[in-house]
Amino acid sequence: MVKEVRTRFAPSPTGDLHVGNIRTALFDWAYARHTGGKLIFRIEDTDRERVTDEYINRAVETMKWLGLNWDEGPEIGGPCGPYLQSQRLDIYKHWAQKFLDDGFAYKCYCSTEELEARREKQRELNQAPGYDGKCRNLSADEEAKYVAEGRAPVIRMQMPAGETRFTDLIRGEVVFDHTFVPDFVLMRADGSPLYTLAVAVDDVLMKITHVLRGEDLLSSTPRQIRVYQAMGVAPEDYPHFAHLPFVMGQDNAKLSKRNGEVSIAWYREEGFLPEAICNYLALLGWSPGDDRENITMEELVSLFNVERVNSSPARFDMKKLEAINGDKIRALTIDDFLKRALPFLTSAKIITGTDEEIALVRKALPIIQERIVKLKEVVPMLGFFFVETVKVEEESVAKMAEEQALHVLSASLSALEPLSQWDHESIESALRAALIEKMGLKPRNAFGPVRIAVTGSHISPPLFESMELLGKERSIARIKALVR
RNA sequence: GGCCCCGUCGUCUAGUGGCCUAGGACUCUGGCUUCUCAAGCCAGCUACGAGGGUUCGAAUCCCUUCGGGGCUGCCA
Repeated sequence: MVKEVRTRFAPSPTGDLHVGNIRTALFDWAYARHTGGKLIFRIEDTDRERVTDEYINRAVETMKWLGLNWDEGPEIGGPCGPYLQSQRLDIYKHWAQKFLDDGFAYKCYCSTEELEARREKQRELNQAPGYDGKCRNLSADEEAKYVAEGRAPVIRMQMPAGETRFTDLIRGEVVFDHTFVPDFVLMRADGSPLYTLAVAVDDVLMKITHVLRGEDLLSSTPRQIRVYQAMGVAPEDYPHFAHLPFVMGQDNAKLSKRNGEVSIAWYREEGFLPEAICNYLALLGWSPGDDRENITMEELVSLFNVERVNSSPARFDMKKLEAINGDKIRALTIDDFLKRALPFLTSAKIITGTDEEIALVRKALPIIQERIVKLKEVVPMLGFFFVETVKVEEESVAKMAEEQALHVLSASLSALEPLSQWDHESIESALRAALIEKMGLKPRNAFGPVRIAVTGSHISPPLFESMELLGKERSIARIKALVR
């Protein structure tokens, strides 16, 4: 009987979820779904100074937006709750006390200043800095003396001599000699737990089978394993560890605010599709093994496995994300595209959202679908449909001043005004006849001025389709406006 | 400094001893197409960090070295 896989995503939301968080969440999610297991969403908010309810809510929203659903956690609860560490403080206290009673941990009365001074000395002597074990075996007298001095003790875990050996699913066997794993603090004097205690206790209590997390936590793994041992967990019941490689910024350092955009909220505002973000992030450190790159969430679920995750860090490449996003946009149905584009148009105040506006947008979307890479671009692309008069952009003004441009515009007017049929085929043949056949112009020189007059820019969606959608009256008015 | 992790085109990657004169994707360059811009199509540039082994044969195995990163907290 194989145990059901239980992975967890356990961020400490001290800000908006960022790219690195989400890559981890995505892998946790994909692995749980791939194996038919469960994803547990836990909030590590033991540091309530930095983690706020607002950030927690935003994290929950971001996960939902991305489509990374969880089986236990905020909003839905579950049998191993609560899923906010700030609501589990009694649990951590219980275990810390038990470790004390069982002799795995001890009270440490050293002050921060004393520790710092001794660490400094260790560094000078070129020794490995770390707790020196001073309070390991305090006599009752010594302890009474410290208490009398008003010192409040932290609870510190004792690392026995020896080594910790475990198999990382991505990196293979890893060994840490305890010489380099000093005794560590489990609980502050005020009774608040530290990460190392809380994370290990919760992973055990929540029956986590697979811990997928960033490689920065690799060297803290021996400490967690020590907590499992103290809790009496059998080695075969330890969770499996898989330390994911970092996502790096442009400067070869871990991606951060300084070297790239990190906040997922920013990507959403720019008009990246959640499935594009997930698709791209999945490719950062993982590959399906063949040449496939454009994959759906369903394919990700069926193909994902931890063994295929790379061990080396990957640099975040905005250009590639954009390329994937463009592919995903082009693959959207018009109704889906419309649903996703509308919020950008309304929040940019291009439209207010009337039925007529939406109907026009819907008709215009097909001609811009393959021209945009981010949803946000619908704003500049469609703007000209929704203004009374276009303002000719700076760089196009000079072109329109040329004499030939004026000839083109008046010839266009004469050709267009008599049209009884106003569709792009009629518009195109009328203009071709007048400008190209009669005047002998090259297409780009012929249609350029008309494009600028109608859309305000020398770059626009296809001209004839645009004019059709704009309507005869408004198209002609715009050309006239520039002829005078 | 110590410990740990990592090292294939500019970037993400495929590659687990012969199928590799190293494949794909993004980027970039050139071309085709073309009403602009895109999209699409074609072509091109560019990589096994270095040095030693092992082997008939190494990107793949071993050693050394160099480089990058993480940790070394009463942060997570």
